[in-house]
This record gives sequence, structure tokens and C-alpha cells, in this order.
Amino acid sequence: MSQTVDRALSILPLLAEGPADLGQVADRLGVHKSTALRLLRTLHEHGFVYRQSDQRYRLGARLFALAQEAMENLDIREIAHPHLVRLNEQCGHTVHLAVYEENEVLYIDKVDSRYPVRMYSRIGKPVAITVAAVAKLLLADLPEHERRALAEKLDYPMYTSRSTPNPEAFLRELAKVREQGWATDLGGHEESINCVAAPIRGADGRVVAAMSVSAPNVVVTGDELLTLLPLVRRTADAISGEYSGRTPTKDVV
Amino acid sequence: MSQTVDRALSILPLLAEGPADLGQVADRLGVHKSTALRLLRTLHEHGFVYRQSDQRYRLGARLFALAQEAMENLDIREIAHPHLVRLNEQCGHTVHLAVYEENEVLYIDKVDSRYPVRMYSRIGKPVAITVAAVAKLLLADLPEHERRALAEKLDYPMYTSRSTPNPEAFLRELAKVREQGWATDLGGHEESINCVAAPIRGADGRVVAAMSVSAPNVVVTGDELLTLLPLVRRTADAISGEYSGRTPTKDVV
DNA sequence: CTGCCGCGTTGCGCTTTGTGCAACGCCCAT
DNA sequence: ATGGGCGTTGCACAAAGCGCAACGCGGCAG
Repeated sequence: MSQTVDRALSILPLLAEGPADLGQVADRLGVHKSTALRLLRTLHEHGFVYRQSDQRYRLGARLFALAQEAMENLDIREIAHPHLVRLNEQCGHTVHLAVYEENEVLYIDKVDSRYPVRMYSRIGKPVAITVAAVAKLLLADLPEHERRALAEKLDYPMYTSRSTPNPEAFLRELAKVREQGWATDLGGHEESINCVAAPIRGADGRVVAAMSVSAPNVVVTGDELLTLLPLVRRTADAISGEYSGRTPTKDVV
Repeated sequence: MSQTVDRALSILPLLAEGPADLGQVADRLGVHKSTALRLLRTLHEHGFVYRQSDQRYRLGARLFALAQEAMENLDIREIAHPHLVRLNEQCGHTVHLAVYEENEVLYIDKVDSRYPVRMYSRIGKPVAITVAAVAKLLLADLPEHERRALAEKLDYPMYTSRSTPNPEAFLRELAKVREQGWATDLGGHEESINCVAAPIRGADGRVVAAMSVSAPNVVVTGDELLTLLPLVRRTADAISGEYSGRTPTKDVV
């Protein structure tokens, strides 16, 4: 809607691919060099862009800072974290927390079996939305038409022979998940990894996040993992309770 | 320089503090609501901003994607990674890679003793610049006046009794580090953690990154850790060699 | 040593673009 | 019912961002 801002923002993904000099930026934006210069300068002032010694531009540190900060201010994440840790202590496996946002599913927290590590490494990268157990839960809760529309336009990469192959199968799976209130991924993403997941709901009953426990086949079989389901669901419900018990309006300071 | 972009970018840090509604954004920007709306819309189209169910805006997933992508495209990181892994295999301790950028030091890679994990959790957060061994190396290489100016304006938090207390001590430490070509942090950040670090240099001899090995006191004493210094330096030199051997211009595709 | 080329940079006149205003519609709370 | 708060829209005005052309600088080649 705003041309200038639009152009400026378009620079960022472009630089994400790698450093570029003024001319390259101007060309790829389809604007005059002087225009690109002004935009880059503005981005620079805000620290979104950095000028390395060879004069080329690359993305700046401010971007990381923002991503980091945004992450830490997610309410659900904050509330859920201690629960995830406790679940991890109880079962020993990797625990994930994920949210849905505009056609993507993001991991926003992780507790690994060894010790707590936020798996930022996954953030931003498209999660395997067609197979991940948490993704199924999040998508299963979308309104009918939105769910259908999304299913149609997704890609269905066959990570393994058990990956969801097409929109029809996916929608069927989502219906099932919606019905039963939990989800699994049995080797659909990586042959030897199984997951069980449960939804976290807000006060209105809508699914606001999903959590899962993952373990490799060699440690526990899919069936054994399923015995953890009650525990996972209980944890998810505890988080749901705490989340929806919150005061709905929370001031921004 | 560009008012519109300037305003739009100012929205992002503001939202990083927490979700905000249109009125709040407009107020804090000092612009009319309709203006704020247009800016937010543009940000939204680019996925930098997300509208949650209560209509309030928060930072969007695209931000994470960008931070992630930028990270992965850092040349040094790519080149260094296998070396870090090998060093980790040899000594078993945690290995870090860090760069300096506009008054901050960022970790850009990590190999933990257990298994490889990118410590993105640290990214964006200010590294303990006054005590970290890698920070000393990176700052020691700055031009005299810049180094001095930076040292003056830094804070000197006393993480432990061995933390660098003030600018004078810091500049002395940097001079020493500059001289000897390596650095340590002996319990300056956390009482029981020691690090040894070595610089990675570009073709022109400037320090482009620094790497370190960290281990808790209980595993190896500071003195024992120092015996690893030759290995660390050799690794750093190997990375330097490979890095500066590169073709200087690298096309952006 | 000198002249050329490529690059980033600057100042400027034109007009597109972003701006603030005021009015509207919606929802919630009274 | 009714009022207030909020997001949203259309519009007229002028500010702002735009591309152009010219400049300065450094590196490379003749």
C-alpha cells in the first residue's frame, strides 16, 4: 500500500540471499540507484542493514535482536515453558511447542532430552506442515473453508513413504485429528522419528498452540510413545487452563 | 532519510515490546491513525507484522525467516563450521564462533560437546562484550580511536569478581590480547567457566571473526584449558586460510 | 603518469505519493 | 436504545520521494 515502504522492505529478503552492492539492489528493485541509496540509508539508520568493509550491504544485527525479542514476548511460550520442562523431566524426550501463523507453522520452543535449548534453528524455516503432528492440530482447528483452501495450495513432499501424499489424504487426516483431539506423526517426516501431539486452547476453545513429544524409533516404538499420550494431553490442558485464566487485556508498557 | 520508511521501521521495535493496537501505534509514532494503518498494512503484506485474533498487531514470522536466512548465508560461518565440528570432536568442549558488528558481538555458530546445536538463543542478545574471550579479540582489532571510543561508552557489569571492571582495565586487556594474538576469559562471565579464543583473519589480516573453546572448571582447570590453545589457534588459522583463499567477488544469484 | 571506467554520492525540479482530516460503520458496554 | 471507542474509507493538499544528470573518487590499463 505504501510504495516507499514496500520497496524498502523488499530489499530485506533480497539481502537475505547474500550481500549485494548498491547497483544490484537498485536493479533488482527496478529503481534508480539514488532511490535505492536512500532506502538503504534509512534501513541502515535503523540497523536493519549493515555495510561490510567491501561496501556491500547485508542484513544487520537489529533483525536478530527483533526476532529474538518478539519470540520472548509470546505469552503462550512464556506460560508453557515450565510445563514443557516438567514434561521433559518426566518422559525424557524432546518436547516442542508450535503456533500457526498465516499459512505457516512455527516452532516457538523446544526442550531437548539432554538439556533445555530453544530450537531457534528451526524458526522461520517452514516446518513440515503436511506431516508434523503439531501442524495437524493447528490446521485442523481452522475454519472449514480456510482449511480446505490451505490444503489445496500446499506442497506435499514425500519425506518418507509415510508422508501425507495429497490434499485429500491431508484433509481426511485433519478431520480425524479434529475429532480425536490429538495427533501423531509416525515416521512421516523422518523414517525413524515418531511424535504425539496435543492442542493448547484459549478461553474460547480455539487452538492457540500445539505441543508434541518426539522420540526416535530405537528408543521407543510408536506404540510405546502412545502410552505417553495421556501425559501430553494433561500437560497441554494445564497450559490451556493457565493461558485462558489470564486477564484478557494486558497492557503494553 | 526517508520519512515513510523511517516511520514504518520504527513500528517494529515498538511491536517487539509486545502486541499493540492501531491507536497505540499511531500515538507512539506521533502520526494519524490512518497513516499508521497504511504503514501497518504494508508491513503486514510483507509478513513482518501479524494481526492476532484480538486485532492487535505483533511481529510476524517473516522476521524470523529473514534472521534465519541471513545467518545461514554468512560466508565465514559456512566455511568455519566443519572446522568447529572437528575441533569439537578433538577436544570435546563447546566451540563458539562470533563476529563483531556495530558495537556488538554476536555468536553466529556453536558446536556443543553433546551434539551440534546452533546457539541462536544467544543471537541478538548482547554478548558479554567486556569479558568474553571472542569479544576481546574482535575489539582488539578495531582501529585505536574506535576501540577507545567504544570502551568508554560500554557498561562494565560485574558478572563475577573477575569481570573487567572499567574502560582502563578493558583497554589494557585489549592491548595485551592484540599483542599476543589470542584471548581468554577465566571466570569473568560465569564463575566456573573458562574460555580460550583465537582470531580468524581475512586476506588483509583484519580479524573477521573469533572462535573459542569453553569448558567448566569442574572438567578442566584454566591451565589445562590453555594446553588446548595451540589446537584452537591451528583451527582458527585453517579457517583464516580457507576464508582468505576465496574469490573476492561472489555473485548474488 | 595519465586518462578512463565503474561505482557511490549529491542537488534539483517534477509529480507522484503519502498525509491528515472528517465522516462512516461496527461492536461492545452502559 | 445510545453513546463511545475502535478500525476503516475517500479525499484534497502539499510534502515527499522520485529519476535525472552531473560530480568525485579509486582502481586499472595504456
